[in-house]
Amino acid sequence: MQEIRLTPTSYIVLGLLEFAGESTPYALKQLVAGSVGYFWTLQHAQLYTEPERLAAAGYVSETREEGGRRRRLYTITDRGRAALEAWRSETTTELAELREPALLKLFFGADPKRLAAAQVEANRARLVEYEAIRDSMPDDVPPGPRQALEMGIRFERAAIEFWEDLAG
Amino acid sequence: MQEIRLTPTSYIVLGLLEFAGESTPYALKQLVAGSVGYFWTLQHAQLYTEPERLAAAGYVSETREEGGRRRRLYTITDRGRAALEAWRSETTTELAELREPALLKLFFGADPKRLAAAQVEANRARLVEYEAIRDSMPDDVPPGPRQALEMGIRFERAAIEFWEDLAG
DNA sequence: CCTATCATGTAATCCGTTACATGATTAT
DNA sequence: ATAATCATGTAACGGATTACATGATAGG
Repeated sequence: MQEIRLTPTSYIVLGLLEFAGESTPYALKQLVAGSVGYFWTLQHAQLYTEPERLAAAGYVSETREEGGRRRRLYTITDRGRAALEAWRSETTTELAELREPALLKLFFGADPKRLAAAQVEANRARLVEYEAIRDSMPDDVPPGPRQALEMGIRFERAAIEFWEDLAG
Repeated sequence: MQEIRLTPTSYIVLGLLEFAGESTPYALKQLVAGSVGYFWTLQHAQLYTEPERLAAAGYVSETREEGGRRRRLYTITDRGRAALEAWRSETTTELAELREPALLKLFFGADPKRLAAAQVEANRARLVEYEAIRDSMPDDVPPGPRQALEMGIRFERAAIEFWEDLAG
């Protein structure tokens, strides 16, 4: 059994497997795209390699479909559940980094008006998306994703205001 | 002359060299720590390796101190200036990712109250820092950093509100 | 003088990105 | 049938992180 370091990517995979049960990498990709991907994007390749890493260390188990495409199926193990729970119950004081390309350009002297115009538009579109998701969210969605979405909405509002003010 | 891909890290180094003139990696580290590092952190090792990469591709030039510690000194070249300017004048519609560890935990079911308590505190402390920086900023600081700081302040306010609401 | 801490780097590792490839489905 | 898109992976590369190491400077 190999030792690996668990990264945010690891916890995303573990969390999704816990939520959705046995899944293929492609199913995970779909899940990510409609949820956590809005604030933490992953390359699709990572959803193939990360479960493999996790399997090598016993956090998930891998089986293959009999016949057909013999796709890989992953399930979270007790060890995986324990690791996820430990991570979840540890509070963190780490702060978000505003790693926004536009903000970096602004910092280094880009023309605020031009930047702002593009950013206002992009952020507004994102806000509309978020509100649509919120308004059509099935009742059985757990509170975590709802709350995260709420944060996304607030962030978008703040960003829109900021860039609007810059646009003058 | 080697071809390299310019990353955000590259532009940070170029931007700082443009602003500060000839600098050692350590000086860059100090600069980052007091400015752009608040929303885009870098490992100190990167401030040694990145200028080297940039030098190999002609974006900066490298000299060594005569005698003493023979430290490396980097200066932005015309090529570097041009690349920086091209990057700066291209608008982007890319959006920030809210890659916040606490938000990820929340998403995957962590206890909101416990998380929120820690986050409120951390974000408040950060806000105080930002306000102190703003209030003691020398007059010769260009608008870019000022505006980026303003975004930081607004983000902190939104984050504090969000986590306070969660804390109930 | 001793010992923290600051300053300055190098090396190894590894995760994440990018590129490449091909098999299955669906639409026209 | 054919083209387009969806689905499913693998491989290579490179930037970022981590760990290691040592030389200078300042404080006690």
